[in-house]
Amino acid sequence: MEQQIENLGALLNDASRAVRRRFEHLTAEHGLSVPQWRLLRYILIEGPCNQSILADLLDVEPISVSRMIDRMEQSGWLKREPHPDDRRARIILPTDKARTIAPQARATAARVYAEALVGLSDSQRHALQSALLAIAANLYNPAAAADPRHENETTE
Amino acid sequence: MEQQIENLGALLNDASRAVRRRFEHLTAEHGLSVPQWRLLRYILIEGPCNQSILADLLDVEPISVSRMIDRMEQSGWLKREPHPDDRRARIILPTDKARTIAPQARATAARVYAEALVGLSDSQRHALQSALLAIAANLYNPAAAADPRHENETTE
DNA sequence: TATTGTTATACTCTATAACTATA
DNA sequence: TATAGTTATAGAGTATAACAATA
Repeated sequence: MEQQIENLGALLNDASRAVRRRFEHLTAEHGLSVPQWRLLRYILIEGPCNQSILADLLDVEPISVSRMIDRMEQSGWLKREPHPDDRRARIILPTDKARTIAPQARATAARVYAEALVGLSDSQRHALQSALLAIAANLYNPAAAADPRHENETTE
Repeated sequence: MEQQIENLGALLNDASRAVRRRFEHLTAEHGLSVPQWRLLRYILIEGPCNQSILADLLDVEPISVSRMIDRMEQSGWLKREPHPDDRRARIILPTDKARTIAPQARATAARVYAEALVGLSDSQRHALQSALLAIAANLYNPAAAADPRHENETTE
């Protein structure tokens, strides 16, 4: 029997929230939230893309992306334009404001991560990264990973 | 220069969200959210307590606790009663429903954590726990932990 | 028929500001 | 003056269901 972590959910939540709060404190003047920065980062990296691709990348429902884009369009981070080939779709483009602020946001994120990881060695950082990836992967399809004796609802 | 984790915020958020989704999927019939279960767990462990203590334990504002308790009172998880000694305060008590469901919720949490950590050794689990605690602690008072050359705003 | 995105609606978590009642 | 908790109000993330336009 492997050792358990009593309150893994609380630990993950607290660490995640601490990073979010710190980032949002440091970017308060721009009012960029962590999920917004994540979305912006994708369209800066991937280039203009439509909302269903963003929903896949962010792993949220299309309507959630739509609402985020509403807010981000309103605060001037990005704009919707008609898709040239598919008249149902719209492509999402960063504004000049977004391009201007992006390097600062990137630096702020790096700074927050550096602060967060103070005192952790390279190998501890690597172990953390692996563990977080493993958790998300394990729970993505929990039936495949879990003890089958407990899987009464896999045939739902 | 230590190795960075490119997207620590996203990794933490994804892992935290995966745990939350899995827990809430498994407790859907009761409609107990992760933050609600966490609050309930505190009052079951600590005994009846007032809202300001809960706000400290959960590290949220008193008004946030007040709102959570509104919802949880409405769905029958707990009740407010007048504090015997301090007429300003109220003590929060779990209902019979909460006491009945608690063992199942506890088992569900343990199961989710077990699923999440499949494939991780004891030492990897321990490293994860330490790292998550360190992140929350480092960011709790970031000025004390961070590289002072970057701390332009510590005198805010 | 399937896909893209939307409206309508709603819930949860979280917060700031202003306030009441009480200590 | 300080504390416990509230009302008022709001932003943000997330979701289900129903729908329009288009492929």
